[in-house]
Amino acid sequence: MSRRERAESELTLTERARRRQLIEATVELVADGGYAGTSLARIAERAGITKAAVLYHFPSKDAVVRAAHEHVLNALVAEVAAAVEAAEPASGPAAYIRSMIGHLRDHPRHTRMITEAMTSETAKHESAERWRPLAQILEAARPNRRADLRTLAIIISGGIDAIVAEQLGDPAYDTAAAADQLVAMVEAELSSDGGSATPR
Amino acid sequence: MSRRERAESELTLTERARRRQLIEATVELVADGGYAGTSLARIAERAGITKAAVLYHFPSKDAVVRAAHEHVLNALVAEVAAAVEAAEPASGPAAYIRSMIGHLRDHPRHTRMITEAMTSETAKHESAERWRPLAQILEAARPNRRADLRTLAIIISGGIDAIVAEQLGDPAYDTAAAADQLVAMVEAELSSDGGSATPR
DNA sequence: GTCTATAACGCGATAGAC
DNA sequence: GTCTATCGCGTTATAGAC
Repeated sequence: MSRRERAESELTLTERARRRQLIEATVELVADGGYAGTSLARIAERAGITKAAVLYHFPSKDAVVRAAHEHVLNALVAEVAAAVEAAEPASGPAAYIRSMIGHLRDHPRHTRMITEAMTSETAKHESAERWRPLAQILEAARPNRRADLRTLAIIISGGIDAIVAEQLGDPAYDTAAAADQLVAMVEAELSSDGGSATPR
Repeated sequence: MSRRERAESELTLTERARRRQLIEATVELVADGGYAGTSLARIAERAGITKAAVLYHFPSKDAVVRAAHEHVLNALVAEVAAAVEAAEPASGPAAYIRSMIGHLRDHPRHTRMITEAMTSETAKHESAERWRPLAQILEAARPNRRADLRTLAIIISGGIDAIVAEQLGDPAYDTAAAADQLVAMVEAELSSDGGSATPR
């Protein structure tokens, strides 16, 4: 197998540093230029090296962008998972919502990178199943609930995205208050008996 | 002024037909190729003419894409506005949610086009204020409510987007039931006294 | 191990024939 | 009014010098 596939622990310190540097440059470029506006030349320029040098450390431009995407995504899920695990099951949904909104508010460039990746060509068909972990957290908070937790999780995820997007366009927008409002709606929904509110 | 800026009523019938044809081709290409994957050559190919001919009818590629975007957006707001105006004020939010989800479900290519346009470079800073019409509908449904209707409108919009996106990835997903669940959550929130649920 | 030079291609847009 | 031919630029990726 090629050296590109070795475990990270086997990489030299200088190569790990280079990769980190390239990933950070890529995150910034994608954040305020979009995926399409991010070229090898600009990545190389920002990192202070040449295009060919970039392609020495990564096999292709797509690989650089993919690595950058994984980097920011890992940071997000690590923080949210820690917050949820530190909370009681009943307040798991609130911890999920508040920590995710907080993380995205604190790292706006990561946010742009993540949303860009979701729309992009490369990761077109992987987006599914994002709702599943949240549905499990909801289930743990309310084991006996009958209503559709998948749809509830989808609505919550969409609400979080929209709140964060609004803050991206209007930095004065109070995401903490918005998070509280979303938490209140979710807890009210979880307290209802679910389903009987929408007889068909 | 150039002929490009004449009113649509002054265009010849053949030119109007050509523009329609080009817009339809562009909607399809953007829908399943993304903005970046849509080139003048492909638009021309799908319409059966040449690149130069496309640029005769529109001043630039961006103008074609912008026209296509406006086309699908106008269709959406026309249907939603009609549904909301046909409903009692109290059921305005429900009409908004159901008609928008229904329209996007019925026109998946329009959906992709709209989401693509929101992310794209061209329309970067125009996205704001989307929540405002919905906030007015919410206000009309519940004039005395104290809580933050802007945030509620943002959450609803995000929920709608997420439901539609889920259906895009999983055609078996029941958007009508999801719409019902979202409507129930919103009506419950509007019935509460708003704000007292999240004392700070 | 890293860089220079360049290949090979697709892009949007234009000039000018017809 | 529509087409052919082409320009000039930016792109990813590679070959080979050092």
